Amino acid sequence: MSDKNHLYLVDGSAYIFRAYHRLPPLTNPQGTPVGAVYGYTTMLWKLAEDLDKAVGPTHLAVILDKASHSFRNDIYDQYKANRPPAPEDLVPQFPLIRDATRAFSLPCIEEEGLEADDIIASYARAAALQGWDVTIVSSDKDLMQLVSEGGNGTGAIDMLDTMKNQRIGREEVIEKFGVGPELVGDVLALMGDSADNIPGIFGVGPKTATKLIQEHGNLTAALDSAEAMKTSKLKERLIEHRADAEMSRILVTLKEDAPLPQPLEEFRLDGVPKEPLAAFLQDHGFTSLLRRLDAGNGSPSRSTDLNPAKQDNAGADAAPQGNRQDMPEMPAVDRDAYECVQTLDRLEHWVARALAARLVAVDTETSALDAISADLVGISLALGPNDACYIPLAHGGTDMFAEKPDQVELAAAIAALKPLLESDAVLKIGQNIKYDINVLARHGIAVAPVDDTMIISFDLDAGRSEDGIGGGHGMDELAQRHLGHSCLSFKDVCGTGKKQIPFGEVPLEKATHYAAEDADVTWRLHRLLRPRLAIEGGTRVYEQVDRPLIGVVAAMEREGIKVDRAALARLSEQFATTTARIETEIHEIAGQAFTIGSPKQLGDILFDKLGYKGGRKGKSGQYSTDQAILERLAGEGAPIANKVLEYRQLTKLKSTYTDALQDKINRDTGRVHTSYSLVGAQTGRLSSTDPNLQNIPIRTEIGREIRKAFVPEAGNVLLAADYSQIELRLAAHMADVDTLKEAFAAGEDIHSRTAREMYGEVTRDTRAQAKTINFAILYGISRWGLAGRLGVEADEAQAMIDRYFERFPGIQRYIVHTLEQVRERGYSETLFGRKTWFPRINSKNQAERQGSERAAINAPIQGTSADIIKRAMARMMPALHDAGLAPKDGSGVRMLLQVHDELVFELPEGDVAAAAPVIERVMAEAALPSVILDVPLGIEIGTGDSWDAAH
DNA sequence: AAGGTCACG
DNA sequence: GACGTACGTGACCTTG
Repeated sequence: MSDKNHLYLVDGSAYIFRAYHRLPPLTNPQGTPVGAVYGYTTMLWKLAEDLDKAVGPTHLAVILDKASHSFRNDIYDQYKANRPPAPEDLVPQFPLIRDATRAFSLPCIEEEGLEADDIIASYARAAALQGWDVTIVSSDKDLMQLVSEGGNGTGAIDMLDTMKNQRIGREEVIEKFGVGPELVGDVLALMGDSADNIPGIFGVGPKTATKLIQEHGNLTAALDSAEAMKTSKLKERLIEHRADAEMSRILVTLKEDAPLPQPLEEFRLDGVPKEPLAAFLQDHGFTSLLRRLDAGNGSPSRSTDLNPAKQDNAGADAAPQGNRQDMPEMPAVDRDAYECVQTLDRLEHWVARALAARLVAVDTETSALDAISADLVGISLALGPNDACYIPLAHGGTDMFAEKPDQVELAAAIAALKPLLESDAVLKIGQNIKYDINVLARHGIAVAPVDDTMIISFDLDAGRSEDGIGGGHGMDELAQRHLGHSCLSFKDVCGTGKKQIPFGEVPLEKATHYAAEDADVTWRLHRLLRPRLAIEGGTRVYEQVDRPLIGVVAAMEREGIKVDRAALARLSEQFATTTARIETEIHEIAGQAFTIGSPKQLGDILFDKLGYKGGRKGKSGQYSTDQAILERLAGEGAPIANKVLEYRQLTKLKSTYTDALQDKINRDTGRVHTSYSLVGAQTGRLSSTDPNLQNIPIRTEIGREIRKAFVPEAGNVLLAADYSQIELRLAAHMADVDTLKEAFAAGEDIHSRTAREMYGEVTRDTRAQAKTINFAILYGISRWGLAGRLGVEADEAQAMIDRYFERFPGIQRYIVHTLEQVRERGYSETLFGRKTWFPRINSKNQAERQGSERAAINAPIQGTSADIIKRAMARMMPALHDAGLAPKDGSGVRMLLQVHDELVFELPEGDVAAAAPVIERVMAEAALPSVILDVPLGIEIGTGDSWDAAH
């Protein structure tokens, strides 16, 4: 058993061509031909099965051709020029090759301008130089040049022809070419290659080529020898076509020093998780493979035995045989294996074991859902599968005289756990650990460092879901998807509705089953998901963007923001009076009382009773009465329309803001604490709930009254810092539009500049139109959509779109390129590597497909903007601290809110002058050094005695 | 629980 | 020939 690394490089493109011709024309349930894909899938399966054998891979990557131009075309324009187009029923299988590779959770490498052979050569050399053995899974004769026996610290390189199940080493190469690998290129240069349209010497085939190279030792010597030959056809041809041979020599030379798009280390094989493989097999009707996967022991590698599903004897027959014992087995969840920790002694024992393990899954149980006000009821820990415990701390209800179960005293438990949860040397894993961080922070514990399975899942699989359902990142879903396990649900334990009991009243045995299972499952999910980050290229966004944010956002939630209750109450009062009056007026006009808030009733009144025109809409058959319709009616002189609009605005403001916000003021802190979701938006944006502080009114005068109620504490001010036009700036950079980049560099008003480019002059009207079009571009444009917004005909809107693309051609290129990439790979990517998946991008349903296309155009821009502000947030408090503005006691500058492109701070009035430049710098430089933008990031900062005044 | 509406970036 | 037309969210109301 060797511990030597062994890299497998799979030549995916070559394989599929051969599989296509060898296999019957199967189709999947959707009717797509999948014969070649099936062949490819079985090959990967076989490779994965070899995982544990001495010759099996420790690292593996699939290399694909990017069907286009390579440097060889620059040398020889006829290179591969005689290739017939791929067969019609093979074409749709190309993208499926990527899907199949991803289904196996394997890395997939392709690079513009490089052929698969060159990438393979570069990786093979790099790995061999590090002493790794390399196997190239291909039978391409060009690649035989790479075969080497290694030695002297260099690894060996061989090839594997999986179709013939044959290994190709030096001997096999000599058998085929008559010369060693180092001379294969010379032979190929003479014989040429009709498939790649490499000329070689006309009339010289393998036999002659081999003979010439054997005799003369290399190509140049062979060509030089021609002069001395006796007259023959061969002599003539060698002399006449010498240049062809020399060019061919260059064409067959593999580029071995190409930059490696992904480091070798990231190719480490950590086993094949059951999902997404099972879903893929299911989709394509590969039922026999699916059965083998479900059978567990027929799974493609030992590590699939990690899935406890349906394995009653998994522990028995899945004994480790391979060379990677660091991979623990994962038996089925056994709730009876959990311990209920009821003495300090046992607790200390668990803490000691966790310190030694350096990795512990943590979960807290509380009396309510809101982390800021909920009380701690218990804590569970997991150190491995079924190796978990629950530490009850406040069970037995609130009745002081009732008999309570034995529990470790809260303060003693906190004291025992604190060194563990704060230890730099122990990674704490949680599912949404921000929640636990906040709960424990109230007990004086600063949990760090952490990993979060929910966020890891998000960074891997955002947007990915079969049919739009089950794409979430909640623990029950993840357990189901990745472990095939159904967790005890909260409902099972606490009941529902009126009969629901607080967790603290759940009997200990049941509570232990539930709570420890959560920690156990979290530990298992981490074991499965964390390695995928490296394999699938998610490390960057996780480590550089999302993970650093967890503690930062937790702190913002704890900080909260002060809201002036009296001001809100006054507004509520005022809105109530006004709406009552308007309600009466509307009823008068309608000639009857009705529920204005009911779109159904309102529609009937407007369009049936009062006879205004306006069509039905939607499947519900109901009249639409939204703002746009009402504004149209108002324009046509319907007095009721404006009143309904005003009624709607005021009831909205009252119910959603002035009433609701008062209830959200925390009775202990006197402030409002929102909860941010780090996985809320598919694009990578945060979302805010309970209350949502990202949609506080600002656009209307009356709405801004609500913003005035967000205030600083005495002696402080609020500071709001906005990125100005960040999405348009990013579009200019990403689509490489010189005109727009110049405009931003010069600090121009971007909508005016757009108007000037498009219409030649800037007026209020043209600027407004240009602004609409600029946004339309960011959102994925359609002529009808734009027409609707601008109130023009679709033709005219199309003309404007054409004009826009003409003036900013980079934009069209960006759109086309983005869509191509998403169709091919299934996901879009931000500048920081955040993926968003679009499973419906190739849907046959037009509306569905076009919807995905629009979202896919927007996602890289919106997502990059989200990445940037997240990086700014992660760096903000350290930078302020370094500037002496944020002492550890929390007395200086505090970051309170994030609203997508805006950060809100509260700070002592006297700190503004010093803090503003620091905040501005951190925000402006947030992309650096990872990404260097062609446009400056503009920041606008304001301060005041309310959130409104800070704008 | 779903649909309609509307608040924000 | 119909489809259904701008991206991303969350909260509230009414209705079934």
